[in-house]
Amino acid sequence: MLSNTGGGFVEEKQSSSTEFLIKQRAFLKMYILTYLEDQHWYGLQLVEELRTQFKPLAFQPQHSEVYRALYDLEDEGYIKKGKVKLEGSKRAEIAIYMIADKEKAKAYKKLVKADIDRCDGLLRKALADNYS
Amino acid sequence: MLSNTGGGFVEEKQSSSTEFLIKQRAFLKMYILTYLEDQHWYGLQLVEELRTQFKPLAFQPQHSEVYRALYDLEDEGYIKKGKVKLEGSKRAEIAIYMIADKEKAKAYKKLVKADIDRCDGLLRKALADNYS
DNA sequence: ATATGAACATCATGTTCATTG
DNA sequence: CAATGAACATGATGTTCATAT
Repeated sequence: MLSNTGGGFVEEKQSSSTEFLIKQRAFLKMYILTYLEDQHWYGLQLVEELRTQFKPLAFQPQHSEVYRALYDLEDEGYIKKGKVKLEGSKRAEIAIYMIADKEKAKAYKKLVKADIDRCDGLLRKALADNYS
Repeated sequence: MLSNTGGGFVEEKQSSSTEFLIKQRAFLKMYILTYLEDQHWYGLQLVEELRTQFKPLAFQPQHSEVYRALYDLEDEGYIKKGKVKLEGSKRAEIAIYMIADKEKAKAYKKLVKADIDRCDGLLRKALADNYS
């Protein structure tokens, strides 16, 4: 279910129109899709990059949540998984991900953007209303 | 516990530094404190006003969550409760709230502002990173 | 140790129920 | 019905455990 009649919501499971801010899951899915646009990535690599990116903003996503975002994206047909042997690694193979449906990915990101804009509106209204 | 060593977090119960966006509870507490600066309010009145304010942004807080925010603020000593008879109401009395400790309230709002600024940073970074 | 994945635990909330005028 | 409050239910996410290099 990609579309939604109400506001700028993205995720599937929520009540009519009570949502506050965007969910971490949707936020991570958006970032993962962007990363995969340029190259292949594997799970922990994404975890590390995201943590590095958000460290200055005191947000350190957990590995489990990043993996869940990946499974979601795969289940929903946005990305696909490949197996790859890493040179010089004792590990036989790791899971690398790539975009499966470029248009679909773009559409999802568009929905997320709408929700982020909405959230930004909430925060800016809060700043104006409470700290003027 | 008002202070926090880590980032710009506000609420008490969370792990070291993994928080994503600000919690609805803290957000509502900030708004309630601002409303109470000017006049007395009672519970449902706050619910209705908040819903009106946020309707354009597709956020409709539940009455239970607003009440929980009020109980929190009272428990933590920011506000106090009075009982008042409403003219023309069949109901004997309702609970009205007012600021209990002006300085403390100001300090709390300052913490919330820091967290909102941090969240705003996350959203703006996301817009820059994913929709450039 | 790295990498993936699942299982379990908990918090933040939403939904529903109860009570009193 | 308005108002408050509590109870219950669920969802989103964090923490821990398991397995295989």
